[in-house]
Amino acid sequence: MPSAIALVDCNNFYASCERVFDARLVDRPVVVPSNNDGNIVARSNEVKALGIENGAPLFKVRPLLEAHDAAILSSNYELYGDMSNRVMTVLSDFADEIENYSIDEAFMRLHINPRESFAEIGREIRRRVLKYTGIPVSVGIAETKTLSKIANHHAKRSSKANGVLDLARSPYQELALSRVPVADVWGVGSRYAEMLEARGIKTALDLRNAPDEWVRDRMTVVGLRLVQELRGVACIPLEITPLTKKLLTVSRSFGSATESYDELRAAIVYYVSRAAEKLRRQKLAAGSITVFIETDRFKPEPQYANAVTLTVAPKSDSTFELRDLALSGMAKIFRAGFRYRRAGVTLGGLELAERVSLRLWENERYERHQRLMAEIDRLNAKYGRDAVRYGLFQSEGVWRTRFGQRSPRYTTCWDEIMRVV
DNA sequence: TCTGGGGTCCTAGGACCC
DNA sequence: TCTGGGGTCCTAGGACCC
Repeated sequence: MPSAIALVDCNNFYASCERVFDARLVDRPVVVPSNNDGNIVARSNEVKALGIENGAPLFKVRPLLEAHDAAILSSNYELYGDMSNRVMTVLSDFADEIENYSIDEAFMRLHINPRESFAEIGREIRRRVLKYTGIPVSVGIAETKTLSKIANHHAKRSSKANGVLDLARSPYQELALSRVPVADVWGVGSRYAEMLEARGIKTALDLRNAPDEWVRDRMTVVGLRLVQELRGVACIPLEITPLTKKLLTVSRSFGSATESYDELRAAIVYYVSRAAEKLRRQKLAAGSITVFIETDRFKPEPQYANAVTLTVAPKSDSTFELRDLALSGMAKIFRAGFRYRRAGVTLGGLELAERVSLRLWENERYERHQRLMAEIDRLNAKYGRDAVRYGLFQSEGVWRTRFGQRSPRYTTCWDEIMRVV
């Protein structure tokens, strides 16, 4: 039975999520900025047509957006995460081997019998995801993950493709590669693109034809794998079972800068609380914790940034233990007299909690922690985040991220469910 | 006035061990 | 003048992704 790799990618995902719940947005340009309404992270096609780049600072493009009556909606990650799960659920009907690659993309291995075509299956995927979730997707199909990315690139842009393109064993593969700028190849970032273009390698096809040795020397084995993939030799496997994460970070820019030690402590406690919740949800324990604080690098004022990593021994998922360590780290790196704009914590040395739990059964204090935190997690899930808190952070502080124009959390928050009047 | 947040992998170099 | 060899582990920095 022939098989191929499909990349299913949601079109303008965040903007599409917003449109599912607000039909008035359908013909308007829509952008979603990052936290603090900082940079553009999602654009509808109308916005792309205005020449606004992804990552553009909102304040710079706001006048242009307003001139075109654009909707500017602060990011609503609860809504997007929930919509993502719905899309992935529909996709799981089409394949056993699926890699949920990002919030809006999945790789999957498709199998067909000789009378079917991959393109037909691709069209059925598209039709069904749209029907059940309201989200439009594009489907690219080819022999390898990197080639399926290329196929998807064309599926999105070509009006003839209608959202689905099968390049597997296709006579048009070279043509398709020749029409993708090397900078748009998956795995080629701005640094490599600059280097490659300077040496006359301008398209995906040029890169595919570059000599192995040359590529290895300049782009390490990562580049070599990429070139092999462009040649149809699969080197990047589907990662079907989500591998255990290695790091878990929670960090934010503040709503406004602060010099206050207490404010920073409050922010750190908040971030640790979030990180420890995630840890427990994934049934992990952490072996190290890194705390970092930074001033605003865009401001012409005294700059300071520092980080400290502490060992968590034994490994723990306790908010209390992690909080105490984080605060002792903060005390080490804090310097008075700077205006801090960002802080965060990273948990490392992650391991399944059950594997480190031996020690814990002997530790009565820890068991009490466990029960208390499970109850706090339950209450917060039921009554909203921070219904119960871990002390030491005010619910409002200058460090709090601003959400100017967030849309309702239609699908995950009872108070914000859609009303029909 | 205003510039995100969360990840991964690879390499080189230093510390340390026998 | 000469200054082991081989291995592991850790970290920082650089590249990338969405």
